[in-house]
Amino acid sequence: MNRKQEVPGRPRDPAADGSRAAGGHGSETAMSAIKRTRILIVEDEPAMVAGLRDNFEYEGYEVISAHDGTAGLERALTDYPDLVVLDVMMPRMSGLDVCKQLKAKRPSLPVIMLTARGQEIDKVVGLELGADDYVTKPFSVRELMARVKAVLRRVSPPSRAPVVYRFNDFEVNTHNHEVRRAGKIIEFSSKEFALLAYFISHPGETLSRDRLLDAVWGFENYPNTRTVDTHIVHLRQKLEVNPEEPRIILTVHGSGYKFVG
Amino acid sequence: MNRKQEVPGRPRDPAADGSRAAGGHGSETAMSAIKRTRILIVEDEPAMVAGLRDNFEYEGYEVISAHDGTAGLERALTDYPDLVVLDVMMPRMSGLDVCKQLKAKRPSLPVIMLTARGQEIDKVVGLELGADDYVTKPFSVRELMARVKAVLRRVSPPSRAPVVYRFNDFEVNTHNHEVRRAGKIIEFSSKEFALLAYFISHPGETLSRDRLLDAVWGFENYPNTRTVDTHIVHLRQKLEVNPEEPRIILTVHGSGYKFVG
DNA sequence: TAAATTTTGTCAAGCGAATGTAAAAGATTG
DNA sequence: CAATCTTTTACATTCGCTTGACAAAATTTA
Repeated sequence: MNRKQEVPGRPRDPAADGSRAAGGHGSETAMSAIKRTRILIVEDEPAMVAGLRDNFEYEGYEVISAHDGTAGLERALTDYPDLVVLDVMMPRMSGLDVCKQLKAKRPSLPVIMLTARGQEIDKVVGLELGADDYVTKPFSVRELMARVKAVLRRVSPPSRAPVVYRFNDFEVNTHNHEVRRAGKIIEFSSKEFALLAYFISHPGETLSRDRLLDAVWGFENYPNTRTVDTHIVHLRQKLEVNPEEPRIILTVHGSGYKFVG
Repeated sequence: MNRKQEVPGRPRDPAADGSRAAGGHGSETAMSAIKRTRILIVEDEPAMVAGLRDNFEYEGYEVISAHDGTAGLERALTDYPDLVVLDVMMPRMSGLDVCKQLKAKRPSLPVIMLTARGQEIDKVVGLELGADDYVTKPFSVRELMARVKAVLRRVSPPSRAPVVYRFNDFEVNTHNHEVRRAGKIIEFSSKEFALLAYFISHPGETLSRDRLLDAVWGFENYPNTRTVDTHIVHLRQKLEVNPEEPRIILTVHGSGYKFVG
């Protein structure tokens, strides 16, 4: 059984295509690449990974990778890629499962699946799995690249979700996971940061503990709702001037918590 | 062949977790749970059914069950559950068939499948079967519970459209439960807000205390009618310019109260 | 009209549930 | 192993809802 694929070599037209080489995908002309578009490749064939990495990096993307499903899911959730290229057939966890779980936790993160011809393609882009596009192996790198760009264009119209949020004298950088108060770094654990990030991206909205658990913790390990409260305490200790009189993360008695910028 | 699964025991945190225990799934603020959310469990293992029943009932759901496919399909169609948990492997009729027929007749009824790992998961959530989610055995009850809640939340979004009522210089947002007077937020407890919302949606109408209790308090906990009066006091303190001379919520002696925009 | 009766306004406990918080226990990482 | 992060547990505290009491107002009755 030959699972080996035609491993893509370097691009054929190294010099030619200047316009694309710049930042990540297009539409970033004014501000010079503050943040490059980050692609996560989840694929168990090292040669395939290497080939894709070459090509994507050549095109100006930042590339991170994982070699099996569980690792891929983890990186997707912790390293904030802008798009995931996901092989269907992989050890440890099927790409289908990864895709589904990913879409449950980060619905907006675009996913492109790599499937073998004859695999059940309709399922892949089906409703629940929610992949944004797919490419059947063996594929040309050009095709994959084109689809990646198309999906990115479609998914994030001109400007994508902000990388740096600001409120009061805080600066929260979802790219490198740094939080600064008046320029000075404040340390957050990963859960704390994830929770904070979710609050920030839903300002003014009252978020129930259940919803926070869904969004930040996911479904597999679903802790006690009081766990949320504990983390709130920690956030407040780091964010609030006076943690006993919160002004940033408010409690809505009987409902949950609310972030107010 | 060991089809036995880890049968879920009672919840670990009997006392602690209050917020989740309440009625069905969340988002019932206005009229407190008149009807509990009903879950149908279709599963042939009695021990599994018992375990799940325990847990779901503990969380405030109503549980009905069926022990094979045909019975499950019948109950699903006749007993109006809000969600179905459906085992794939069952006597008489496969869960896949049940799901398919169910979705044909009640497309909006959410279904979560219980599958063994390695079963054709992609089929399950695929287009034609149309299950809303799945959990692979052996699963933790917490995960199933989390997915149930998530599906219910997803299926019945808490009326996404922000409905804003205005009167005088007030602005009442039933989406995020905010009340503003001239732009400034005024805090309302959940009961107070529910009561206000009911008044607002029945302007000019004289509402008896009994009717208010029915609508706002629901039938389960039916307090003294004087409780209404107390809440009226609170509303007036927050709404009226001069609470002793109400102009927004008027008393109709012998009948009840009346909201005048 | 005055008195009697009913209805409503209002307030201050009391109670149970929700939350704040610290510390123990468990899990993870290096 | 220690060090750190996460989750659970336990207890204190706060909060909102309800109730009962009494005063004030409205209505009815005499």
